[in-house]
Amino acid sequence: MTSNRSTPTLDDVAKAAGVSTATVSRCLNSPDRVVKATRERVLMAVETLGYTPNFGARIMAAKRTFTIGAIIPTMENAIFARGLQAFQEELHEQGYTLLVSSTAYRPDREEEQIRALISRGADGLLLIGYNRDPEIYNYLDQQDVPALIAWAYSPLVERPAIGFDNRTSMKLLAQEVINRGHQRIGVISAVTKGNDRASERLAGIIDALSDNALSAVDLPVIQTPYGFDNGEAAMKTIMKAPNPPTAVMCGNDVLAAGALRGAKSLGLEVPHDVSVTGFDDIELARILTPSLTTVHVPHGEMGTKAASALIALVEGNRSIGPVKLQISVKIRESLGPVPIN
Amino acid sequence: MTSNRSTPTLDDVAKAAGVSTATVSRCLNSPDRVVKATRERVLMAVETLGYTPNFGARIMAAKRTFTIGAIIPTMENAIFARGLQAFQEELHEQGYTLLVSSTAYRPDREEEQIRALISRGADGLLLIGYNRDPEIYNYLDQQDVPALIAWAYSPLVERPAIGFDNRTSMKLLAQEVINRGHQRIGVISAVTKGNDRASERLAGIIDALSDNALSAVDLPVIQTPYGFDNGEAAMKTIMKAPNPPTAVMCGNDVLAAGALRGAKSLGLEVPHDVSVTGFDDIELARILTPSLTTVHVPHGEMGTKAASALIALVEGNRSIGPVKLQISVKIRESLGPVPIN
DNA sequence: TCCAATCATGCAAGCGCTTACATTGAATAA
DNA sequence: TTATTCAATGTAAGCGCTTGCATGATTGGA
Repeated sequence: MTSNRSTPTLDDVAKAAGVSTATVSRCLNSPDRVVKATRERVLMAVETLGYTPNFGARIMAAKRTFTIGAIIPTMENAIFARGLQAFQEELHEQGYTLLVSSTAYRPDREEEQIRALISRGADGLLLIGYNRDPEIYNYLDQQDVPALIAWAYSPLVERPAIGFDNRTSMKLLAQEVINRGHQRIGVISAVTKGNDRASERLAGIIDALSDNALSAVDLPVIQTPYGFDNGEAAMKTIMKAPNPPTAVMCGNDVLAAGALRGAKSLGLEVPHDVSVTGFDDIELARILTPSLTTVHVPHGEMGTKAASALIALVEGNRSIGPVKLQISVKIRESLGPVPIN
Repeated sequence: MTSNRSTPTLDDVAKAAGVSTATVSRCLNSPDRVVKATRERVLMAVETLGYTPNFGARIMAAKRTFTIGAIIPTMENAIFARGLQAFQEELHEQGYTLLVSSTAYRPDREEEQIRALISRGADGLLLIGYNRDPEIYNYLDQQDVPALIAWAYSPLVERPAIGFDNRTSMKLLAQEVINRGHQRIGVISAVTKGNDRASERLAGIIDALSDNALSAVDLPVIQTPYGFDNGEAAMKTIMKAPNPPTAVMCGNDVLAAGALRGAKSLGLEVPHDVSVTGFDDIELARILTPSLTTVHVPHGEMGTKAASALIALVEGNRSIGPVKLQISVKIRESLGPVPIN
C-alpha cells in the first residue's frame, strides 16, 4: 500500500499514473523527453494527488535548485527593497526563485546566512558590498557557489560585481556643494566600519575637498547607524558646535531626512541657513519639504542586471567582471548657496 | 580515498575525527549526547574541513529544518519591512532562520511561493492577511505546515492569526475626522480586491459614517495600487471633482503622502483647505510636512509576537487562536477642523 | 568477584529524487 | 524477412543525513 496519509511522493504519482518514477521525474523536468499521452496521464496524477516535489531530495539528487539567495543588511532600507523587487522580478521571469535573508548590519550574521542559504541549496548568491572577511570568499569558492556583489563597484575588485562607484558619485555631489560656495562642510555618515559603501562615500567628500584645496582635517564627521532619528540627533550635535558648517552632507537619504528635521527643530531654515544633501534618491527625497538634493541611483536597473548577471554566472559563464552603473546628481531644494553673513 | 575535491560531507568529518557519522551528527544536533573529548575532536574536524551540513539531506532525514518562511506582498512597503525585521530578530534568537519571499501583490504568485518554501523544507510560514483561495489552506493543512496569519485580525477567522482589527481601527480614525465637523469625506483606498486589509479599512470608514447618520452612498472612493504617485494622482482626481470633500482618508501612509503632494500641487493647504489621513504610522508620517494624522500600528510588537507564536505552532502547540493587537490613533497636523465657507 | 544498569558509540535503514544505463518494441533499411 | 536503429520507458544506484537499535565499555552494588 502506498502511503495514503501525509504528502504524496514521486512514487505515489508513478503508481497512480502507472509509470516509473523516472518517467514522472522526466515529465516534470524535461517534458519533451516523454511522449504526450504519458505526460498527460502523469500530470493528471500530479494534479489529483496535489503532489509537490521535495526539494530536499531534489537538492541531493540533482545539482541545480533554481534558487537564488540574497543577503541584505536590512529590509528596512527602501533602497535595497526597491532593487530587490526588480531583482526578483527578473529572476522569476527566468524561472528562478528568490530567497531573501537579512543580517541587520551584523557581519557575523552574514556568514551565518550565507551558510544557511548555501546549505539550503542556493545556486547563487547576491551580496551587498564587497567588504567582508576573506574567509567568506574562500568558503564561497570552496563550495563553488557563485556570488555577485551588488550596490558597490570598485575597479580594484575583480570579483563579479554590479553597482556604481560610491566614491566618485559622492565626490560629484560634493563638488556641487563646493561650487555653491560652501567651505565648511559637515558630514553625517553611516557607520563606515565594515561598510564599504559608507566609507567610499565619505572618501568621495574628502576627495572633492582636497581637489578644491579645502582642508578636510577638521571636517566635522559624525558616524551613526542608519535611521531617521539618528540623523536628527547627529544634525543637532553638528549644528550646535561652535562655528557650524554651512552645508551638511549625509551618507544616505534617511539620515538626510533626519538632518532636515534636526535643522528645523533648531530653528534653522534649509537651505537658507544650512544646506543638506542625501544619497540614494529614494522616494522620500522628492516628498520631503524642502525636497532633497541627492545622488540618484538606478535601483531598478541594478536589480534587473544583477539578476541576469547572476544567472549567467550560475549557468556557467564564469567570466563576468565588475559592471559599473551610471548615477546622476539630483539638485533639489535642500541645497542652496552658502549663507551670507 | 575520501573525496578531496568538492564540499566535505558528514562522512569526511567522521573519517577525519575517527568516529562514525552518527556521532558526528549527534555532536552537531545534540552535543550533550556525546562525551566531551569526542565532541572536541569532531568539532575540530568540522572546523578544519570547513564542513557545512547539506540541508537537502537534513530535510529528508529529519523532519525539522529550523527554517521559517515569510511571504509578503512587497518588500517596498516599509510597514512589512519593519515588522519582518523584528520577526527575524526573534526567530534568530530562538535558533531559526528566516527566508523571505515576495509576491508583488499577485495572488497567484503567493501560491507559487508557498510551494517553493514548503518544498524547501520550511517548518512554518508567515502569511499576510487571511484573504486567499481556500485551496491554499487545504494545501497547507495537507502538507501539515503551520501557517500564521499576520497583519490582520478578524474575529471571524479561527486560523492562528496575529494582527489588529483594520476595520475598527479605521473606524476610530474616521470618527475623529467626523468629530471635527467633516461630512464630505473622500477616500483613497488601496485596491481592495483580494486584499482584506484594504477592504476592511474601507468598511471601517463606512461604519463610522453610518454611525453618525452620514450617507456613504456618494462617498468618493478611488482605488489605486500602492504608491506615492498613485496617491497624488488620486488626490487630484478627487479634489477636482465638483463639490470636493473636506477630508480625504487614505488607506495607508504612502498614499496619504502622495495625497499631500497632490493637494499642494493643486494649491490647497493642508489642513486649512482639506484634511488628509493615513494608516500605518510609518516613519514617513512624522517626517512629512504637515505631519500625518494616522493609525499607529505596533509593527515591532507584531513581528516579535508573530515569531513566538509561529514557533509555538511549529513546535506543537496547535491551539493558538487569533491574537488582537492594540492600535492607537495619532492625531497630527494633517487633520484639522472642517473649513468654514 | 560478578551481574545489571548505564552510557557512549557504531551500524545500517531509509528519506524522495535524479540519471546513467538497460530494456523494450516499433520503425526503417537492406 | 531480418538486422539495425532509435525513441520511450524502466531499473536501480546513489545523493548526505538522522535515528532506532545493537554493541561494547564502564560503574556500582551485592
